[in-house]
Amino acid sequence: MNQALPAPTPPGATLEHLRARCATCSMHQLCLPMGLDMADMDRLDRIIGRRRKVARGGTLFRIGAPFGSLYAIRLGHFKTYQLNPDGAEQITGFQMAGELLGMDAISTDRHHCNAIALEDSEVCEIPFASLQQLLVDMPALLRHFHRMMSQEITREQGVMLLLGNMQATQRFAAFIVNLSSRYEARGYSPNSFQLRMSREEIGNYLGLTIESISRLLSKFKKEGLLRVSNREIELLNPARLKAITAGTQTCG
Amino acid sequence: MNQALPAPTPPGATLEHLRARCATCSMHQLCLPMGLDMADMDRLDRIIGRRRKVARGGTLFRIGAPFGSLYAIRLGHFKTYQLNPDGAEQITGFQMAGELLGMDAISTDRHHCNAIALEDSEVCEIPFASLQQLLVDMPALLRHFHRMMSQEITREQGVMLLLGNMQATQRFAAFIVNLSSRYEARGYSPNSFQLRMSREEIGNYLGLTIESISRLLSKFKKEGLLRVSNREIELLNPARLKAITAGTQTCG
DNA sequence: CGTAGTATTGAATGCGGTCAAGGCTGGTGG
DNA sequence: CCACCAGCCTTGACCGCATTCAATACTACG
Repeated sequence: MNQALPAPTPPGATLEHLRARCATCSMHQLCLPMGLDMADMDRLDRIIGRRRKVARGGTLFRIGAPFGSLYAIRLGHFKTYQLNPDGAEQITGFQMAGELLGMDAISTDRHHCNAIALEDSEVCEIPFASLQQLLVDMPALLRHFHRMMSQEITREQGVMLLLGNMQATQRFAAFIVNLSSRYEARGYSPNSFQLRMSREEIGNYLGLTIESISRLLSKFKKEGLLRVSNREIELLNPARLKAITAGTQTCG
Repeated sequence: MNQALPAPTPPGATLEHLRARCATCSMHQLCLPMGLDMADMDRLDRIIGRRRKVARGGTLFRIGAPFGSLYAIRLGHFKTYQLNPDGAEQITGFQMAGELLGMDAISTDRHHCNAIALEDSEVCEIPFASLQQLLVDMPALLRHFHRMMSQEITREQGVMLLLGNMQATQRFAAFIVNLSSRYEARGYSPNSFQLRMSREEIGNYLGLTIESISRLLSKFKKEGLLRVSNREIELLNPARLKAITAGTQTCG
């Protein structure tokens, strides 16, 4: 937990901030501080409550819990899900480093979904009251915050398209391609990565059953589109996967 | 188009503003000016570019068009839809008076969906650049704007739940109940209203076919849940409809 | 090595889609 | 007034995709 030999601390920065500052975070070009100068980034750093660790399977927030903060993922992966009145889960998204959690809670001051870590993860807690004050002073931050909320709206519209209009094969291809591009944006290989979620979670998200996902994986494997080993995925023909996503015929 | 006898114009207000101001708009308790005092409402009024009429079937904005303004619906109904790469439509929402259109465009400065009037409608054009300046000065407006964006996120999550988790009967019941509550919030009867959209549009939105919608309407009619005449709908057993929405068994 | 959770595969079923025919409604024009 | 037409809706019969049910295999972990 504690460093044996703390590095010299520049004025105004606590040890905590030294360990994890926006400026030194690899996600700062995707996350909330995008486009801020050093001074503004520093101001943002100072309102961040704490860097919180969430163990695999741990809960970041729960439906109905009072809303106080947004959370920027520093490291790891999360899922968010809603509950049907009858208790069934619907996963509404898988979030990765650089993405913001909790924006759906602003409307009612209560969280509307559960957020669970898919692996050991770390988030930056951003108290919303403090953020609001900062937004007034920092037009660039205001603008980017609005972009991030808007992006979430757009993302969800894409899922609606997927769930409302696409066949199983198309949905699954779109899912893989989406993950691929997000890893690419983060500097990882777009063609080789690990699924952080179970088959069941993928199926739930895509409105399909676990068996369907399993069959689709086998099918794509057989067609030479993917190499699959447990949760390790390799895209052997990304262009073709994109074509399937786009609705081009899946056979041949 | 023009009034024969213009009323006396108070200082700072144009004729246009006189005819349609936030303060006198029946939607101001739901719309962007919610909770503003008269002075602030007036400032908001002054940035509103114009009140624009859109005829039934007319386009408010198109996918790819540059984003300049948000639109508050003053009167009428709209649908928004996305396009599959293969050209298929997916309706992502039906919007009514007091709701805000165009928030998905903030992220990329381009619209991500088409917005079409379902009947002769009127919107208030809110130039986004001007709105941003106002947000800095008016904390209440900033807060409510964030609430409205957040609400849109929450709404879409609800649709994801519907599309990903519910059966046809449940989806359709949820759709009717949702409309009902929105009309109620606007002071209209929750149990008797007109559908502004075709069966085909309902089906598209719910991820079902027009035939399924027709069959579901007949089924609900037969079960004494609805009275239906063309697009006129009467809810005869709202409680039961809500129960179906909640996943309670649909038979018996 | 045993167990629990997770994933794969096969066979049968059923919900909602597809295809097809016909009805209703509202508008237009003879 | 009625005839006609186009768009929208309803209903029926059949079909197919994804689910359900069931059995088995794999993997991680003690």
